[in-house]
Amino acid sequence: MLPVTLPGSSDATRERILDAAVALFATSGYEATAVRAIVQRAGTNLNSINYHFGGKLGLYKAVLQRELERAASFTAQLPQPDSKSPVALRLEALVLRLLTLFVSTHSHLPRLAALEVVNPSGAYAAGGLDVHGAEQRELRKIVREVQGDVSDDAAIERGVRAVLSQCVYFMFMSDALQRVGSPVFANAHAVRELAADITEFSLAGLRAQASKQRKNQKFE
Amino acid sequence: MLPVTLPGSSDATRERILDAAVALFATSGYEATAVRAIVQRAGTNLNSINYHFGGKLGLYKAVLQRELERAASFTAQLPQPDSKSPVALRLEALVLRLLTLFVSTHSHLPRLAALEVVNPSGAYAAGGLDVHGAEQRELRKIVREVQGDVSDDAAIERGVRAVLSQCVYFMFMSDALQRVGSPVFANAHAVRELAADITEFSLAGLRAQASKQRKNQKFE
DNA sequence: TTGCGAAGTAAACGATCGTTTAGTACGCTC
DNA sequence: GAGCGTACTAAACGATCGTTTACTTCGCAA
Repeated sequence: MLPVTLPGSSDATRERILDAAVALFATSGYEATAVRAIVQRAGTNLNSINYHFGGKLGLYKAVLQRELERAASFTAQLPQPDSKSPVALRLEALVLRLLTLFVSTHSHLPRLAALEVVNPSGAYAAGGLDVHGAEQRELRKIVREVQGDVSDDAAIERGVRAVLSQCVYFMFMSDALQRVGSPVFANAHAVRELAADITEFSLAGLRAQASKQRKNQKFE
Repeated sequence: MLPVTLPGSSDATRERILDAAVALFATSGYEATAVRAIVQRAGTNLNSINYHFGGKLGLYKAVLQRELERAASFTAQLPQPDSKSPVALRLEALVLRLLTLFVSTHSHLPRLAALEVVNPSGAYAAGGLDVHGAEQRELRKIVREVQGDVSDDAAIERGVRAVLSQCVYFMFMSDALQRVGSPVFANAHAVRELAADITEFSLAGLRAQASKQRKNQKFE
């Protein structure tokens, strides 16, 4: 990704533009957001976006970059059990980390990511459905550990998908759920309870997948 | 929803427009699709959309309506075990039905629905995250049955969410997965295998949720 | 044969889009 | 204090959008 900051620029108005832009991009998406709406909200001139970011796309990339960095520094300070802890505990911590990434009330990243996955703008290279790489790798490790001896690549893939799908669900749906009045995650406690529930459900599911696999191998 | 068909109109060109429109709407979404692109693909005049559908929005509603009807008539002919069958079998049939709705290769409905959920156009009243009502109700019934005596509204909600999230995952992600080269569901067999796997996973998960609930009730 | 309404065509309209160009205000160095 | 580059402003440009208006074509009933 090319540098998104032009050599000399006033940090204050730059931040005002970014703050206005992230809210609007997260609400309506990249295409549907007008630069005139951004500068009006930011209280700056129409040309300020081109001046500070080189254009609308440059602003969008800067927004994504800032939001990614903020989310990373936020999840970094979440509890991370050491690798000798029981799997159940490590899975729960990971699920909580994923949920925090996907459902956070104070970050625009989940909305931006959902819009980007469903309707890629090209600002992300491939298609940007990367869950933060580290989390994905750790999930694979945990799944393999739970599945034990019958774990092969296909089995891991199935397990990862089952756990992951329960988490990303909220990335896509949390706004829609809120729209129809369904209970939303107001506080951190509700998110922790949800993480515990998904962990419970998934651990049992993963073990069932493994025992089914074990049974199938007997017949071969 | 208001009637989307104007009194007199040529069915042939109407269908040509609908065919062109559904493909473009499903690719780029409502806003990003230009009526000029639609009529070019349909081989009709620029004004034909306004003439036959009263405008772009009228065309979009007609597209949604036709796609919903097609999907309904397609899933209607899927196997539906009677209500005395074992839960496992009924759950698997339901999951297969949901997956067919969400991942179908030959329908544009999943894409349209995903775009509509993430970025509602207003063509759907509330927000349109309705899974086809009948499926949702049957899922609740099955979940209650598996959870048994400890089932209350909150528990049912958790169970429904866990199962449903694994299915809608593909509604949002199947295009993105295909984009990065991940295995897609080429044939009906692969979808059936996936349904079996989700069922296996979920049954164990639901039972684990219930037994946890049972344990908690003891301590109260 | 005339009249009429439906189907289809061509051109233009007004609005909005992102971007460009030209110009101003100001702080700094030489 | 002259020169210069940075931050900001105002106005206009060209393109594209959905829609509207005016017109032609054609089948069919009176």
